Amino acid sequence: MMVISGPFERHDHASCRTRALAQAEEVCGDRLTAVRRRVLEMLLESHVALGAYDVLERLRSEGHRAQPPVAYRALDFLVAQGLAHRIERLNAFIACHRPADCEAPAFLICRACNRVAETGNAPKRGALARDARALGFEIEETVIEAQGLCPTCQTP
Amino acid sequence: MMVISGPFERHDHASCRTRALAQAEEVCGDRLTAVRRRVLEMLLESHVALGAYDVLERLRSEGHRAQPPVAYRALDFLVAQGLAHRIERLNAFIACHRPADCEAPAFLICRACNRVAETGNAPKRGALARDARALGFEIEETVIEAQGLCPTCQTP
DNA sequence: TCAACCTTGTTATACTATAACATATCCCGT
DNA sequence: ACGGGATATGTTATAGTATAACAAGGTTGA
Ligand SMILES: [Zn+2]
Ligand SMILES: [Zn+2]
Ligand SMILES: [Zn+2]
Ligand SMILES: [Zn+2]
Repeated sequence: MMVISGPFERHDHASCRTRALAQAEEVCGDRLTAVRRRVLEMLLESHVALGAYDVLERLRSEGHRAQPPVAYRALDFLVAQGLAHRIERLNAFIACHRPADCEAPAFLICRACNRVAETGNAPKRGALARDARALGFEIEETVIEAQGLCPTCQTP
Repeated sequence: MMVISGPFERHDHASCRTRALAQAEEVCGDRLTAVRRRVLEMLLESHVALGAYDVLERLRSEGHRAQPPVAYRALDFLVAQGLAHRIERLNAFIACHRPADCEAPAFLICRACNRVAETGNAPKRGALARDARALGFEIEETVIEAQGLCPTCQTP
């Protein structure tokens, strides 16, 4: 599978955003309520991961008197629908910019600018899957998160 | 690389433990102080990941009047020496049972019994490394954590 | 009508992690 | 012996992340 989202390349981020939002509406219909939609829009504003409390703060700055569970619920919903991903290493969340094509995502996290690229991977064929099979371990989900420096941040 | 630690297979865990401890002493010398050694021993007691506060509680139950930084410092030291690994998904730590052979670990986490197997992987050749190279992203470290069911827990 | 389900509001609390400062020890060069 | 740097530990306080539990409204369909 190829790279499916390109924060580290020049791209038309506005269409990047509107496409993802359109796909979200298609997937969720009614269930994309106001708060959920607003949180998704926040995540889509950039390719930087947001913590739950970042989201909460933004909601509050918009006049919503929200408590932590509001942010977590919205994020949990988006993750469950495949519209967002949790980045374990950052305790934070990014929007999925290609929910329709996203099956087994892996992430490239720039430790300097905090942008996160989503790439696809083929876990069924890798060394990990082979080892798991040899042990009789049944993999249900794999977290793959690489940290490093994006092209921009390599040249200070 | 092959599977380097076998919690999901029948194995002689006592020697599993003493070997890791011997390697730790060799790597650290003096720097494996009493607390650090004790924490490593705790992690080596089983293949289940322990949270920092689990470690803290055990220290306290042994008469050590420890505060959270004591546990975190010991764990951070062990991780820095390659004697333990942090499991991001669990916010917890496991001992490395083969520190001498451990370069780019990946983990198999059983969601039922919480045991964690460490396996090696070859990130230089995988699809992720290829995508990163295509983007000019320089990977420094990769977290690979698979969740699922170990052989024992698949048959309830 | 009412029951089941989903969504949101709200309070309180649990869990995870680190900052900051104090104290002690050891090793080393003078 | 002295002083200074590096390392390790002790201690207090606080920051950051996440969820339990209960209340209340809305929709849907039997
Ligand atoms: Zn974009
Ligand atoms: Zn960057
Ligand atoms: Zn063992
Ligand atoms: Zn198991």
